Amino acid sequence: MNDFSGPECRYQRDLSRGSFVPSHCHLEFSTSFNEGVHSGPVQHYRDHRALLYTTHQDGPGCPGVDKSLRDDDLDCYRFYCPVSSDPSPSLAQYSSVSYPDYLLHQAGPCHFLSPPPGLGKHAPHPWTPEEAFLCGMPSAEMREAVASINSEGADELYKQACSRHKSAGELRQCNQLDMGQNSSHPLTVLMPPREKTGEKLAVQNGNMCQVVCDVNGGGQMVLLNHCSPSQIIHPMVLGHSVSSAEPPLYTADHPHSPEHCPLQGRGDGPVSQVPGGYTSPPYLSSFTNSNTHPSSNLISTAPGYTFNTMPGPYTSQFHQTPCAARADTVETRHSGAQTVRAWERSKKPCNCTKSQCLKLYCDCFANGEFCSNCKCINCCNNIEHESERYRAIKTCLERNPAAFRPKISNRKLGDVKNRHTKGCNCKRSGCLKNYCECYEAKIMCSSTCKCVGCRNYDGSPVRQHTAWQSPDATDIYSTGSKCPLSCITPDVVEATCGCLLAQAEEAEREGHTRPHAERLILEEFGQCLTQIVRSIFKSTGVQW
DNA sequence: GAGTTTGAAACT
DNA sequence: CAGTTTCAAACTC
Repeated sequence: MNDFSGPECRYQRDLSRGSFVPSHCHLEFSTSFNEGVHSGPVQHYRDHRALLYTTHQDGPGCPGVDKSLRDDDLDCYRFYCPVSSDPSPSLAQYSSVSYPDYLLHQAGPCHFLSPPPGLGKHAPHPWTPEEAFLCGMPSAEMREAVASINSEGADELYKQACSRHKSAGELRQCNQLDMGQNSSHPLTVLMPPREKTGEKLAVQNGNMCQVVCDVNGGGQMVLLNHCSPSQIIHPMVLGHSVSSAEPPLYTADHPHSPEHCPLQGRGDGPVSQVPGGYTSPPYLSSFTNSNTHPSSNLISTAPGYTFNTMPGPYTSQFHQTPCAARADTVETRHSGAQTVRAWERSKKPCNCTKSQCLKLYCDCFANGEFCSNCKCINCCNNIEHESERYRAIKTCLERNPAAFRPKISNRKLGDVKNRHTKGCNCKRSGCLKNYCECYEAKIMCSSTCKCVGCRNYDGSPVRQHTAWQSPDATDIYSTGSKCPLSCITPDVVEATCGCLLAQAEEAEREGHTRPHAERLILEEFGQCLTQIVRSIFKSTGVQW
């Protein structure tokens, strides 16, 4: 495994798991949120919810990602850090839950601030059930989430933290977070003085304990349950409130000011942009009710505490990668109104007439967006039809739990480039028109595809004229026929392997020498290849 | 802008 | 799971 160091910890890249794992003790996994946090998005590393959060300046490929940590296996998750100035305690909660659960079990004023990368069909990684983040969960959900934490190690951690801080005379019990009227275990947060930023603290909830990081010294907290297999994250805001309607957007003038944290979500303008360019689908806002302010797209999750429900800069599932969306996001740093305009400009309006924009036919719906400036008829993909929308989402997920996952990803083991997760099924377009989802996504067809007459493959003489032609493509298939790769399906590979194994077993049974056995296996492999190639020519009408 | 083509989604 | 229908986007004229 490859090691690399984080701000406060060391991580190991576990290639076998395609993820980063902490190589130190549990206490070391969470990074502090220093002042610099405000200038970049929070990065959440896949498979390690709550394990690693860090922020980065712009890096290659994906803005906001540090060069040293940039990796295709990473997901750029986006946090809003609601900041307020009211000294009364306010609370925002994020939780890691499954997306279907997240969609289906919302009952209160919730706002989905960190879109699953999968919501955009072309997000770099597929959505996995554990990676949604909730913000503004009602107390009941917070309670439930916290109640799910059970850790012996956390208790010890709590004791250690208490001992350390008490001995230093630093600990102060700053707040008792409201865990709901029925909560028998109010969540007590123990935190050091503000100036001691980045401290890991302990939170005791009844008999349970979680690690807490002071996000930026301004009272923003992240609650981490480091011991549970299902890490739970609860960024919280303490000692602040929303007092100004002015959107606290990140600006070049105040790149490091907490008041301009790009992660925060308050004010009257959409604050969805981050350098990473991820959108903030308004799924949860569709489940909001009493605390929602449709006119301003805000959701109040606690007194004096609001979130913005406005979808972020549109990241088309088929027209724009999150990173490519940056031009828009840069443009949107100035005001909420401008943000709306920039986003609406980039958002592609739908024209649905019969689906009420509640089926996956509708790109807005499929992208997790409300319809906005669309030309659709009888649209129900809006806040006014939240119940219908809720049912539609539920139906979609029941039919296909992966319905809202990205169609394009490179998450498959060994994949370097993106690929269509399901593959296309084109028959007449040659996969060279936008009818083809692969072509539209500017990726080549792969073995996953079931297309007929495909010309969208690396080396296709036709595809070489496309603007997104990869520079390393070579014309190795001069027939212009179906992509050979698309014929080598997993079944074909399996069958081939089976033949080779059978040949090896037969050679062993017959007592052949090793060189001879290898030769037999190679001959068998040659026959398999011959059949495959013959099949390719046959399927494309080329004479053998 | 109307009509056609296309392939994914939805349905049976 | 396969075949059919529905749907909306892409495309053509």
